[in-house]
Amino acid sequence: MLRIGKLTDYATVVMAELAEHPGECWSASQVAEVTRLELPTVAKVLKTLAKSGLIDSVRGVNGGYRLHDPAESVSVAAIIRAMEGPIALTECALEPGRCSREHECSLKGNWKRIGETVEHALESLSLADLAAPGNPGLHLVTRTGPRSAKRGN
Amino acid sequence: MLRIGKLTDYATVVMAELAEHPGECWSASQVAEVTRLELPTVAKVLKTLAKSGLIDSVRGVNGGYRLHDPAESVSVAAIIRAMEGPIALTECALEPGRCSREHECSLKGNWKRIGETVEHALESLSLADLAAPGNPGLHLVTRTGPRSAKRGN
DNA sequence: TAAAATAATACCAAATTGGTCTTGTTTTTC
DNA sequence: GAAAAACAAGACCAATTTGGTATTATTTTA
Repeated sequence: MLRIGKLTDYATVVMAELAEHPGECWSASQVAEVTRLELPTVAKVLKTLAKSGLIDSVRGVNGGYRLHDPAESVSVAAIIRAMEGPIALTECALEPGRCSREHECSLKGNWKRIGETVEHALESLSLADLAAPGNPGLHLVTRTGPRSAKRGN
Repeated sequence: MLRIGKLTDYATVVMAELAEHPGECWSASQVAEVTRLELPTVAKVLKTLAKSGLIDSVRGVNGGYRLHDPAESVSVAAIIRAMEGPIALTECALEPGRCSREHECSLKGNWKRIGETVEHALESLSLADLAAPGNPGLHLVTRTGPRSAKRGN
């Protein structure tokens, strides 16, 4: 079924939640409560997202996390990449030397191209599309979206 | 990394091998030898592919497997579906009731749409594209391709 | 300076997946 | 017509990956 990890799924939920409150700082506890996910799980997801730069982490008493970019500018592909690394469907498509039968495989570069096709499709979907419930049409990712930072708390 | 199962990867290798000999009947042993894959693994893959109708199985002494449709008519998506079931990235996109937090999830139908986007991308790639080593341009899947059945052996 | 709140790290358990073996069926030859 | 050989089909077992949890370290404010 071509699955992604559950943590990646959770990541989109968390990101969508943060996207609904642009600029505001939300602690892991708050996010866990509103998303009905377990706190440690949310913390792990937030950590990974922060490490990749998709969200900013603020330590201290009133710290938490907030989106680094507006929801319209972050693609679904970026979220998946943050959680699972480079988008590829097979090992051989990631980097040479991973597959033992690399030289005797007839469809070497083709899987790489397939992965790129999928990635391109995911690149065209934005976080704003996910966050908006039941929106009829999907927007394209815009790299020029307004930085709607209210600088919360 | 958005991975597919190894068996699915092997399935494409096996299908590509069969595609190079249209109409011919190849036993599991023969396929295993030429693909350098383990015989039981190949047998398992062939069984699954046959059950889905992508290949035909012929029992008996000189039996084996052969492609049911010409390579140009079978899409990568079809192979993935045969090995992994319906193409979806999350459980909730498969069918209602799978996810416990379905009613409280804000991005219910969106994952379904994402899966469809990916599937559409995979649908446009044919087995002939995989089989052809290093071909520069990818062909689209044609449902009207010539049934190049030589009826082998 | 101390306490409280939060992020980061490391560890453990469970589920899925990949691989192997055994059994059953068909066909051909004697 | 019977027996043997070849092949497909199904069931079982082990390993890797993934998800979840607990603990530790750091920062900030009172």
